[in-house]
Amino acid sequence: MTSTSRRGHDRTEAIMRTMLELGRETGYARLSIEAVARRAGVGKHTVYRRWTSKGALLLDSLLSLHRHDLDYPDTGDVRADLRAQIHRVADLMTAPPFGPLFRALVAEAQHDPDVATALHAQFTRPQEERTVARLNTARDRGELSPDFDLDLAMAILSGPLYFRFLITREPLTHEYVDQVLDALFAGMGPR
Amino acid sequence: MTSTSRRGHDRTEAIMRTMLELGRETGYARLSIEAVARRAGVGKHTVYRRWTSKGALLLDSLLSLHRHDLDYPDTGDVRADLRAQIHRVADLMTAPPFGPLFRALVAEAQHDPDVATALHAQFTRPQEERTVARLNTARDRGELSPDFDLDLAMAILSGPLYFRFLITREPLTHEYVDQVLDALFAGMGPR
Amino acid sequence: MTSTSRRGHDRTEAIMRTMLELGRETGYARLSIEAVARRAGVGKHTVYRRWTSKGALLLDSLLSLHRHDLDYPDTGDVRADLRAQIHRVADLMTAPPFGPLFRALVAEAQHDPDVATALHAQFTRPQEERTVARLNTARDRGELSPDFDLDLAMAILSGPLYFRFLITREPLTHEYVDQVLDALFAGMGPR
Amino acid sequence: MTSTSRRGHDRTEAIMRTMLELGRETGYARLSIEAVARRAGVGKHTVYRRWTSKGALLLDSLLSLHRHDLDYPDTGDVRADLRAQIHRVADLMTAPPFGPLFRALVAEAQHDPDVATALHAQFTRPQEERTVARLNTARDRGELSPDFDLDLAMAILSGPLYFRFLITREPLTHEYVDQVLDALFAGMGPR
DNA sequence: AAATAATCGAGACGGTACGTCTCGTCTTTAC
DNA sequence: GTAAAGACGAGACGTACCGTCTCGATTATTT
Repeated sequence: MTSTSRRGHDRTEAIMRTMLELGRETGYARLSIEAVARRAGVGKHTVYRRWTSKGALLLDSLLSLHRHDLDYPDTGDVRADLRAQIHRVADLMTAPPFGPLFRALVAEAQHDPDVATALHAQFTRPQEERTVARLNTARDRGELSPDFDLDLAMAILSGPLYFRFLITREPLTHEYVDQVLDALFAGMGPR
Repeated sequence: MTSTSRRGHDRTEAIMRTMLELGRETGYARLSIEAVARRAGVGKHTVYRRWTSKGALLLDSLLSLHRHDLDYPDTGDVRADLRAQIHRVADLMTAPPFGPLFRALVAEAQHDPDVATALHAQFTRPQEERTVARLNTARDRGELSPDFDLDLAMAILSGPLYFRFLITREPLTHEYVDQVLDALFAGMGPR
Repeated sequence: MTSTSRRGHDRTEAIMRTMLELGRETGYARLSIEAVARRAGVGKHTVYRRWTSKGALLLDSLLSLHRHDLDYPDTGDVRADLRAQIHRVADLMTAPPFGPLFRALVAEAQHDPDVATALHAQFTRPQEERTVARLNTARDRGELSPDFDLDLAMAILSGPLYFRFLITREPLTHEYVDQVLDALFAGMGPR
Repeated sequence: MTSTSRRGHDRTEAIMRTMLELGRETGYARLSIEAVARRAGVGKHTVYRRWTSKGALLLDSLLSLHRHDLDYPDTGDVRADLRAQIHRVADLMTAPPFGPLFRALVAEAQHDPDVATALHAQFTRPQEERTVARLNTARDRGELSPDFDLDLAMAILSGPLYFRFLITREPLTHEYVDQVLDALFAGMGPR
C-alpha cells in the first residue's frame, strides 16, 4: 500500500470517527459536514471528495462500527439461532452509538433515494437474506410448513421491531422479540 | 364565530394548503418555512406563532387532509372490516400527497421528540386502538384464540406495512396486506 | 381639567418616564417604541397617537426633563451670567440622563428633518437667542466692540462645546468653557 | 499583489462602491447591509467578514472617497493656507456624496463607540493635527500671540463649522469660514 | 339612564432586516 | 501534487421591530 493511500485511509477513518464523536455529543441530525470537517482538522473538500452527502457519510460510519457484528450464530438449532440473532440486533438498536445513528440514517433515507438504496443494499438486505436462508434451512428440515412464504415470515419478524423502533419508540426487549418469534412459529408451524 | 378567529383560521388554512402545495412541487424535505410563508403571502411570524417547527406544521397539514379518512368500516364481519381498513391505509400511504408527506413526517419524528410524540398521539395510536378494539370484538366472538396478545397482533399487522413503506420501499399492495392478515389469523385462530 | 385629558396626560407622562427609564438601562439608540409601550403597559397605538416617530418622543422626553433648567441668570454682570449659563449647559450635557439623550437626539436629527427642525426650534434656537440677547446688552453697555457680529460670537461660544460633545468626546469642563469665553472676549473687546 | 488579495480587494471595492451608490439613492440611514450585499452581488457573509457594522463600512467608504483630498496646501502664507484648507473642507461637507455620508457617520458614532473612535482616529484627529501644526508654524514666525492655546484655536475654527453642519444646518459658505477665521486671528494676534 | 363615542390594552398582521449558519463550489497557500 | 484552510454566492434560520389594523373592555359625553 502506498503512503498516499495510507494517508487517504487515515483521513477517511478520522472523518468517520469524528462523525460518531460529534454525533453523540450533538445529535446526528443537528450536525453539519462543515462541523465534522472543522473538528476532524480536515478541509471540507476532503470530505466531499469521499462522500456525496451527509447520509453517505452517516452510512459508512455506521458500517465501520458494526459490519461484522451481525453474522449469524450457527448452533444447529435454527429457532435458537434466529432468536439469538434478533436479540443481538435489538440490543444493537437500543444502545448508542448505533441506535441513534441508525435512526438518523433511516430518517435521511426517507428523502434521499441514494441513501435509501445504499442502506438497503449494505445493511437491510444482507440481514434479510441471512434470515431467509435460515428459515429455508428450517423448512428443509421440516420444522416449518412448506407453503409458508419465507419473505413474509422475515417481514413479520422484522416489521414489529422496526415499528417499535421508529414509530412507538418503546424499548426493544428480548421478551418482545420472543413474543413475536413465538407467534410467528405458532402460525408457521407444520400442521 | 368572531371575525378575529375567522381571520386567524383563514391564515391557518392558507398556510397548511400552501405547505401541501409546495410539498408536492418541491418535496417536503427541501421546503423551508420561509418559502411557505412567502408563497402563502404571510409573514414568517404568522407561521411561527402557530407552529413551533416545520414538523409540527407538517403534521397538522397531514391531519387536515385525512383526519376522517381513517374511521373503520363496521359490517359485522371483523376480519373483512380489518382487511378493508388496512387496504385503505395502504392506499393512502401509497398515493400523494399523503404518502410522501407521511414519510417526511416519520423522518422528522426521528430527530424531533415533539413531533414523534404528536404524531404518535394524533395518528398512530388512534389507529392502533381502533384495530385492537376490533380484534377484541373478534376474540369475544370466539374468532380468535383467547390467549393471544392483541397488542402483539396489532404490531404484526402494522409492522410489515411500515417496514415496506420505510425500509424496503416496495409497493403496499392489497395482496401483501392479505398475506399478512392470513398469516396472522392462521397463527392466531382458536385451536 | 377634564378627566379625559387627565387620563390622556397620565399616559403621556408615563410613556415619557418609561422612555427615560429604559433609555438609561438599555441605551437610547437600542430602544424600540415596542419596548417602551410594553414596559409602560400601554398599547403601541397609544404611543403612535401621540408621537410620529421615536425621535419626536425622544425630544419631548428631553424637554420634559429640563425645559426650565436653561433660563439665564441675571446678576447684572453679563460676562459672569454667560459664564454661569454655559457652565450649566455643559454640566447638563455631561450628566445622564440628559447627556446621552441629547446625543441620541442629535444623531436622530441627522436623518430625520422633522426631528432636526423641532430640536432646533424648541431647544437650540431659544438658547441661541438668549445668548445673543445677553451679548447685545453687553454691547449696548460698551463692553463689546460694536462691529462684532453677535451671531458669530454665539457660534464661537457654542461650536467648540458641541465639537467636544459630538466629535472628540472629551469632557466639557468649566475650565474649557472659560478658555473659550476668555478667547472670545479677548478678540471681541472694544479697541 | 497575489491573486487572493486581488480577489478580496475587488469585493471590498465593489461593496464600498455599492454603499455609496445606494446611499445616494436611498439615503445612508435607510440602507441595510442586506441591500448593499444584494446590489453588489455578494453574499452577506462577505460583507460581515470585512466590516463589523454598518458604521464601519460607512467610514471606510467615506475614506475611500476622500482620503487624499484633505492634504493642506503650502504656499508659505499660513493664514491663506488655513483659509484655503477650511474652504475645501466646507465645500466637501456641503456636496454629496461626502456631506450626507459624513453626516450619517457622525450620527452613527453617537451610539457606536467603535465608530466614534475610528472616525476620530482616521478622520478628525489627522485634520486637527495638521491645523495645529500650521498654527504652530505661524506662531513660530511671530504671526500669533505666543500664549494662545493652539488646540483651543483649532476648536474655535472647527466648532462653528460643525455646529452649522450638525445643528443649525445652515450652508457652510466661504464667507462664514472667513468670518470665523478673522475673528480668531483678531483675538489671537500678537499684542 | 341609556346610547354614543372615544380611548385604551392587547396583540395579530405583512414586511423587512438582523447577524448566524450551512450548503456545495472554488481558490490559494503550504508542505 | 495533494491537502488545509477558508473565501465565496446563496439562502434559510428564528428573532426583533416597524407601522397598520382589529378587537373587546372600559370610560365619558350626550341625549
